Amino acid sequence: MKPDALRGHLDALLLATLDGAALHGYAIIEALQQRSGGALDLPTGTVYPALRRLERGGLVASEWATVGGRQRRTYRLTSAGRKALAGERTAWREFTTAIDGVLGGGPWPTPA
Amino acid sequence: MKPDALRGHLDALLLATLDGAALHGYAIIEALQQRSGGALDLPTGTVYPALRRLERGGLVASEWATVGGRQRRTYRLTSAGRKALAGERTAWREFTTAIDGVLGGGPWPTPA
DNA sequence: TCTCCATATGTAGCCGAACTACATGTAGGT
DNA sequence: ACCTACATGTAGTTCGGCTACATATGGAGA
Repeated sequence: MKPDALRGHLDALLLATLDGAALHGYAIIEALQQRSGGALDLPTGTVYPALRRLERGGLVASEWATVGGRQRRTYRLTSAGRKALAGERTAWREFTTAIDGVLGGGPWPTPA
Repeated sequence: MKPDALRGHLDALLLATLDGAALHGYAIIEALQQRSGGALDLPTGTVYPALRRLERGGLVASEWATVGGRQRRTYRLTSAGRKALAGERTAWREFTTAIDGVLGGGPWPTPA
């Protein structure tokens, strides 16, 4: 997977991962690996800043917890985040429809 | 459509547009509008440099032509470009499969 | 014990592709 | 004369994801 492919779609991935369950950053990375069938292996330097950005935007909220002596910052969707996720899903559908329309299934016939 | 969404997928779009027909830049932009159902309206500042980049990479080749007093640089796929297009189509399928796997159809059930 | 790995979070700085804005010129319609 | 469509192109900005690094705990194994 070329690195730039995710540009503009990362927010949707993070929001979707938090849909239905609050997770901490490291667990989000693992969840993305699993749900993508191993295709997505995001570095921490990508995920953690993105989560802070989403928090600044009010789409997620976080709380600290200590589990087994380890510090965890657990993120959950806010109501604004849920709305944003719905928008992201729609945008994703429109985006893939547009690209699929161009990529089609092969060469286009020369118009008669 | 948020601007960054195209990141990393533009090459595939351009190559696919040239698959089966040689076109000049302006016509490529119009073809992308049509085939995407109006969703893609790429500025010339995006398309022309991208075509030059593809030409530098040997994926397309161009020839000048004069049509109705207007200069046109017509691009066509090279054999390397055809191979690259096949790769791009595969990458696109893998990419959408990965993202769809994460976005799913809604909230994920808590594992029992 | 010491080392290594998995777990867990985070920052600084770079890279580069797509965008904005601009510049240039022809043809045709009003 | 003016505007729009056609047609190509460059300069510079933007900014999000990446690389690389820094930090710290717990557990397994040599």
